Amino acid sequence: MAKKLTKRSEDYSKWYNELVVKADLAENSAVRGCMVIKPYGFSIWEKMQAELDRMFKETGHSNAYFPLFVPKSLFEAEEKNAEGFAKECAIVTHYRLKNDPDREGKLMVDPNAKLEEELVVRPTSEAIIWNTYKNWIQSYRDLPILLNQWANVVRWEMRTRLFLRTAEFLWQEGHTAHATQSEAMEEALRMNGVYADFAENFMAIPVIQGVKSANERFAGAEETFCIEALMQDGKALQAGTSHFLGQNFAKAFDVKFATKEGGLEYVWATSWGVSTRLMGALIMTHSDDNGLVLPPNLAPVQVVFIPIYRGEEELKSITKVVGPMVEALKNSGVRVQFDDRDTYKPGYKFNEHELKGVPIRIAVGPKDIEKGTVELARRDLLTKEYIPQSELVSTVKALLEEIQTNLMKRAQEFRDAHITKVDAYDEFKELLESKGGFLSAHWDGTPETEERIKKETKATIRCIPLDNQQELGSCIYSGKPSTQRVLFAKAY
RNA sequence: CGGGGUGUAGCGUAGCCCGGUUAUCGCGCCGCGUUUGGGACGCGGAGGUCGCAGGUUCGAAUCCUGCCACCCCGACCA
Repeated sequence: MAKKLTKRSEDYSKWYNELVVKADLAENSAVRGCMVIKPYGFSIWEKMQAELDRMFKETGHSNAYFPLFVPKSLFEAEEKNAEGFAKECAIVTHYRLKNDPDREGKLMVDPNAKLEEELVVRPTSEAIIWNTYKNWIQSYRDLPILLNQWANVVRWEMRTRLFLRTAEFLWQEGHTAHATQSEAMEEALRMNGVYADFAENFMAIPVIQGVKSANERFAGAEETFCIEALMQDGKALQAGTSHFLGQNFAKAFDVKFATKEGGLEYVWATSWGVSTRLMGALIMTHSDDNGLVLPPNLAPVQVVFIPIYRGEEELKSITKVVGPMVEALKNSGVRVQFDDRDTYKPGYKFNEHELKGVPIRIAVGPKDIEKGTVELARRDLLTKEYIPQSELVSTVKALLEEIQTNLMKRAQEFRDAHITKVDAYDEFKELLESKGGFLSAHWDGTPETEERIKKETKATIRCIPLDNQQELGSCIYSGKPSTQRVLFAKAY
């Protein structure tokens, strides 16, 4: 942790990776494509979980848990009604090991322990959950079912990246069942809104709520809503999705209910999820070359105290002053840490806490004791000021709010400055390379055009914003008539 | 799965083309001392199957063959 981070301009990817590792968030594991989330990184995830969980409960949802293993046949049922699911996944074929008779000390898969039917490690839980819902739903009185699951899922991604695309990742997945189409559609939109609220107000990540084009839509969905964020390198990141599944899964798993009127109808469904990928979004939205920058709402430690001292006696007298300040802040709901480790010097601690993104740092030394002040530094602006100890609590509380607001404002200004209206394909291509960001352009609405643009430029339609204005124009690629602009970008 | 690259201490690396003492350096780690308001310094020390297996050779980190792993670019991405 002693070296400076690589300058972002040199290689954004490298900068990102170094930051993740040096800030003690996570690292690549020995297991292919998987990462180890370290205690500090996990404490951030826990904060996110707690807030999301609160929001889900507030909107009437409960938590439940379903099996990690999904019998292969359940995917076959699903495939009939919704083709095009990715086939890359982990598959359990055997249930026992044995000692290898030919190689001392080695184990082998026992060929006699082959499973009748293979089990797929869940890449997502629609199949197993709808197979279960079938048994739970008979009547309109059983609806709606509003469940959420906190779980790990596995997708055998060809190429992985810390937090953004790992073979195994942590997420929550909501799975709801409804009696009517409109109710399910409302739910899908509501949860997309919850995600937007969470991203913007908790994580200070500005997002655009939108709907996916057919190409980018989840294979089993009728409509996929999403929140799209913009990273500091000008690439877009899908930060969360909410699917209106129509009756696809109900049909695949034969889930019907008796209506009030005595009819028999298929159930309407939604599913929605956000994952540890949001931590990647967090890092790439706010961080700088000094390390992570955490919005106060999310920071496991909001304020860190660092004593400046020579010798034990001086530390004792500083502790006497700092102790009550720590208590006062804790009592007013601030998450505080007093870093009195005597194994590191102040300069080292300054850098370490900066690297970890602690919003406010307070240094207290002999001069402060003498003058009744503390040195207060804010992570977002990297500025320092001296304030009277008597005003500490009120100053800190106000400052935490200000930092939260400022981070959001800063990210939003950057994002807004990187949404560009484009009407010519040459300009479109040029802007993708030079400026990046979202390009707002007319599109003829066909998957073919989207596909060609993707092939030629690597840009995809990130979403059609929910609050999009209707506007007549002609497709940037085909010249055919269009009624609205959509957002293109290169994406992670 | 195609195209390119890399494997040397916990991390980052030199050495390899052109084989030859005890495998280089930095960070980190351990000990002692001095230090402590922005990543301390000095001295001492520990730490290595040179990715794995085989071959050539008096002698292999270095040359040859096979294998494995990882990275980058594509493809892929619920």
